[in-house]
Amino acid sequence: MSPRVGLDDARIMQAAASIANETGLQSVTLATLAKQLNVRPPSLYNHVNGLPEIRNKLTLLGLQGLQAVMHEAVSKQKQPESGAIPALAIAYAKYAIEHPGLYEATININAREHSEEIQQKAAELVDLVSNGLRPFLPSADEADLIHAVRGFRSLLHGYTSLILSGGFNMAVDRDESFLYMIRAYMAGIQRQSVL
Amino acid sequence: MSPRVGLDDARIMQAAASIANETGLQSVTLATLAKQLNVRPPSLYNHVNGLPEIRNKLTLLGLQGLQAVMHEAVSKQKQPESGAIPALAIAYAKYAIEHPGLYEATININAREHSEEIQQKAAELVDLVSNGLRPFLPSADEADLIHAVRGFRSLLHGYTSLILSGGFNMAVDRDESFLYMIRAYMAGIQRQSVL
DNA sequence: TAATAAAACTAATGGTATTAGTTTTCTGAA
DNA sequence: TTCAGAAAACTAATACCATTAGTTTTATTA
Repeated sequence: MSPRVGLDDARIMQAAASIANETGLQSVTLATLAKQLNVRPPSLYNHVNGLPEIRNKLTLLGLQGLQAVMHEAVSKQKQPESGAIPALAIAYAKYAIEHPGLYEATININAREHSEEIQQKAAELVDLVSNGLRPFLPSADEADLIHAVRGFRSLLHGYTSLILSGGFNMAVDRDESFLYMIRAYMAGIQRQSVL
Repeated sequence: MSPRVGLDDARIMQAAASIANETGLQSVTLATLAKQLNVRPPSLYNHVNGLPEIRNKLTLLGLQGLQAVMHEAVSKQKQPESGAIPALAIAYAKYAIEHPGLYEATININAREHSEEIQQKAAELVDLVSNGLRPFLPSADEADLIHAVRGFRSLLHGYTSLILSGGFNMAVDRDESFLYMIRAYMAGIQRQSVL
């Protein structure tokens, strides 16, 4: 009655990510997970500490994925100073929309107790944006750079989050709106830093 | 055994809103609601159709509240064309941060079946922003105006959502960041519409 | 005042997560 | 090669959730 399916942490998290992306983060439960892995729910406790731990690990997976595609995006840029920001923005939105469950996990850091690893990855993401923005705002002080990073992040998260919630349904191309807002924001911060 | 507490739809939704704002939308359950109202969970079904209906009503309450403060914000403006947008932005963020549970309900429109009323309120919100933005972009065509509205909404939702998720913790004033990003975005869209 | 409708209740069902305790299976050391 | 212990599955049980069915109490109103 226990043919030892060969479960392990990695396979569990892979299944969790797949469920999250396909049917939503809220439907990652021990029940759905166990069913997909052909196992009874309590068996999962041999490999994982419970649902909260699974959620935390999904957060980390999402941050890692996001960081990876954004890192790749800046690496591939030929002219580092000009195109880094749009490349970062496109990579961010693409990843979020293609991995809605992991992206949602990325945001829903329940305020309390992120692990060290999660803090670390989140900081790397901020640095990536910060470094991309800096050459654009040569005369900006540290506070203004932080303002600019926060605004950029707000724009990226707001756009993707609204798309994922089913927003922006009017008959106007969403991708064009995205490029429009990124261009506008960049033009705006550049102008502000000159003033 | 049933002293008839005097429950009704309005009192239930008031309790639901209070729980949502104080301990999070996810902790609005029939159990917490019944406990707060000194009633057993099944009694709630005499007034309300179940948890999904309560969630829908919270969405509507949130949209109504948001629309009300934004409407008030534009009404109070002396110079209609200049300051409407910052006033709308500030009203939006203030409401969202002061009513986190209702605001969350506002966004989490689970894609499927919003009621007519919800659709209506959501459209009124878009109009409010659209009308605020139009005098700013006199030479913009309809598509560009929609792009601009979407960007503005992305910025507002992204900022508030990240704040409510516990983000933006560095030692730089969040309100200043908010004003910075609004100013930058407005300067940017104005410049784009001229080009 | 008696009948009816409304609002509360209890009890039961089926779904969750989690814990405890048990059985099976694999592995590594004698 | 065997067998003892660890690991991984299991069953059973607890506690909590939403919801439904059926019952009792309360209020209204004819």
